[in-house]
Amino acid sequence: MLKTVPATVTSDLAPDLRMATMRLARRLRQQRAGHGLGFGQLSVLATLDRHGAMTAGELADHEQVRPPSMTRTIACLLAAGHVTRTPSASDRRQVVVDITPSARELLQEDRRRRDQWLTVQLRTLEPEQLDALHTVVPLLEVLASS
Amino acid sequence: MLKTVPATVTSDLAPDLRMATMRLARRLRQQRAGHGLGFGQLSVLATLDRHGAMTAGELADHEQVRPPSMTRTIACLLAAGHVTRTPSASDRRQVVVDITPSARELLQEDRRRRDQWLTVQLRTLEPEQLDALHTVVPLLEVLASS
DNA sequence: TATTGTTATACTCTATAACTATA
DNA sequence: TATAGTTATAGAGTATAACAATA
Repeated sequence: MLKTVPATVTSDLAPDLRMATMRLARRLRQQRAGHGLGFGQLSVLATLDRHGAMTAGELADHEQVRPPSMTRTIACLLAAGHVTRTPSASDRRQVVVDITPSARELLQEDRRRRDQWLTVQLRTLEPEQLDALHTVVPLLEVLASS
Repeated sequence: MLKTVPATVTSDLAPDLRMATMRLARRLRQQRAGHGLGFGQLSVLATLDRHGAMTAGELADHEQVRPPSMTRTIACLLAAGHVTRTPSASDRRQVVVDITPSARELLQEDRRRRDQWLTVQLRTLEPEQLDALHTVVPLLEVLASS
């Protein structure tokens, strides 16, 4: 059942949301799939799949990590053949990164396998709870990128 | 506005929720407070504050980490004077951990300071969105511990 | 023998600082 | 000079494997 909670501004909401998010993130991190890609690498692939090729800097901004972290992530993906990495024609300091077709397939395969556990958990929820989750997921994304 | 989403079982909900959770967790981890405690340590203190003294093993189960990780976390908290660590009288293999009064205060202080950023973000949301968050937070906790 | 917890070690992810190459 | 990216290094946080002490 949906609780009727007063929509006051967040007496305990912030700490509760923080704790819940961190705990769930830790739990989700345990569901490592077999392909050896960490969350950061998957997230970069998903971003490239969705928004197309980007420079390393744009990727770092989008993923909200520092350039050295992105360099590392890209190096891993490159070594595994999941991205291409070409110097920009217009500004040769820049590096343009793009996803490879095989990585696109891996990404789809991953959506099927990697989310099995979570999907099973979600099936136990009430329709109202699923609605609430559908509403909240975009909010979490907004919070994450603000 | 609340979108009217069909409460079907989760075509894209699982991957979206996973990505959103991981991204928000990464963002939240950046909001480091001044007291030098990481999330794991704070979480242990919050658990002890809420549920009372526990053995190391019970703590590891509750926090869903492996025993060596909990040993480390407890060692940090002990060094900082935030917990006590006494061999169990009934079974001397076990170690009972409890929160100190000063850590209890620190925990409250932390709730005020550490959540400033998140609270500010939350204030920008619509009442319906806050309601949805209030509904979802307990669900995230359930998912995290299942 | 089985269980509780610790030690030793390693891996992942991220960061800051210093550097190279290009603009 | 300023910018894009890399290299070197370090710090959390977590894990597995091997061990010690107790049951």
